[in-house]
Order: sequence, then C-alpha cells, then structure tokens
Amino acid sequence: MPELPEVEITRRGIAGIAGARIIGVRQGLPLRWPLGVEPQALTGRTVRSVGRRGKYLLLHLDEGLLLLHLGMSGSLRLLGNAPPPGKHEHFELHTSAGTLRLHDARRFGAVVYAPALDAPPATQLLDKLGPEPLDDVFDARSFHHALQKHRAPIKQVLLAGRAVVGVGNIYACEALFAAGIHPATPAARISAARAARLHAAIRQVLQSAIQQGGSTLRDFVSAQGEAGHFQLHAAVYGRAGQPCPRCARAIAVLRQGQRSTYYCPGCQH
DNA sequence: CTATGGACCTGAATGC
DNA sequence: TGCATTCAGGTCCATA
Repeated sequence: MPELPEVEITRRGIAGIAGARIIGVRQGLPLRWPLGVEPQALTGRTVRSVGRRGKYLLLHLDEGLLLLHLGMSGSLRLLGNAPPPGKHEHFELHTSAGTLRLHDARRFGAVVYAPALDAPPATQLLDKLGPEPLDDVFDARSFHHALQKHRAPIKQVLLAGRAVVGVGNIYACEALFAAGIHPATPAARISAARAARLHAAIRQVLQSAIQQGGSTLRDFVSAQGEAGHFQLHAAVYGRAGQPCPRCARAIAVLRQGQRSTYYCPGCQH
C-alpha cells in the first residue's frame, strides 16, 4: 500500500515514540527479512527519533537503528493500551510510550536492525536510492539529467527509485497525468521542459497526498488508525473507463512490468 | 551497466 | 455453496 505519502503519514503518527524506552519485542510469522539481532538485545535501548528515507522508516536508537518497510499491505499503529495481537500482526515493539504494532497480511514488509546508518544491512537497503522528491536537492535540472540514463518507459523509471524515490504505482500514474506525459514514453526522450513539468507534478502530487492523509485502497491506516482519502481525488488511478476530469475521454489501462498503469489517452502524449 | 520476468504472500472480488 | 482465476500500495533476484 504504502508509497512515500503513506510512509510519511505513518512517520508523523509514530514520532511521539521518540524518547521511549524499549521494554520488549514480539515477532509473529517471518517477514521479508530476518530482524538481524536477538530481540532481547533491543530491550533497554531508547528510541531517539523517527526518520524516513524513501519508503523506509528509520527508528534511530541510542545504539543502532531499526529499518521498517511496509511492503504492499503493511501499516503501523502506535497503541496506548494494546489489545491482543491479531493473526496478521507480525512485529511489536513494546515501549514506555506504547506498543508499536505492524499489521502486514502479505508479509512483504520488513523490520531490520542495523548497527549504524553507514553499516550493512542499512547500506544495502538505502545506498542505491535516488533523491528525496521533497528535498531541495531534487531539482528539475538534475532530474532531467537522471532521466537521460534510462531508455525504459518513464512510468517504470519512476517506479525503479533511481531517478527519484517514494513514487509508487498510484502517484506515478497521477504525476504523469498532471504533467501530460504518456506513461510509455522512453525516459531518455523527455525534453528538459517536460522533465521540469514532471518534476513539479511529482512534488505537487506527493504533497497533496500527504495533506489528504495518503491513499487507502484496501487497508492502509495511519498510526492512529485513520484511513487516507487521496484516492477519492485521484484523476486516473483505479478509474479505467471513467471520464477524464480534464477532457472527459475514458481513462485507459496499460500493463507495464506486471503493474497496471492508468492514463488519459486524450491528455497524455 | 540496463531491462525484463518471476518470486515472495494473503485476501478480496469475480466468474463458472 | 465451492473452486479457480485475477488482481492488489513493493522490490529483490536471476537471467538476457
């Protein structure tokens, strides 16, 4: 579920865990990767701060850090008084500020310990990630330069996370619509002017989604349990056959790398 | 190096 | 009601 806006909403929702002491860890069924440390070794450590890099949440501890990824179906809750865990709740951090609980039916998500940001496995997970779309270092010129390196369709280049991170299937479709770019266009054939429009569209779409609390297609909820509602304002995603909000032509679907791409044949070239 | 298809896993929706 | 098929927010890995 989670793309950058959902992960950022989650980060803000659990930021209050900073300063809390870890009391214990409970693991359910295996997630994508093993934790990489004995759970009891975390007991007694303190959470210093909660950061984000791309779609990873970073729980910085007084010693080491936890990297959390929500995969396709994950969500995190911060619970003051936690009821017994359900069948899909596969990781829990009990702390003095409440229980941080991961719900992830498909288990594509992960919780991984690293001794430091510049040590494995953090380096393996984070080092190849592209620039943060909402940072100032992500500028139109360098984005256009990055696109020149890829002959693949722009939609798939956005999802690959090298030219920019955090853009998943929903927001790639929405940003390409906002920029008027056909999703099958080879990335390297996008002009500087159109790359600048796409750069602005990515930032605008992500920021708007954060303001809407993210998108809830099936089961995303914030750390406080609230659904997002960006999906109600999506122009193209999930709207095959419905009229384009700009030109009223029917929204079309395309299959790219086993993912559905929604776009308007009238507005995107 | 880039590009592509398969893999991981469960549940909901659809069609017969 | 049951059963098979398709699809869903991601991304790593093997193969060309």
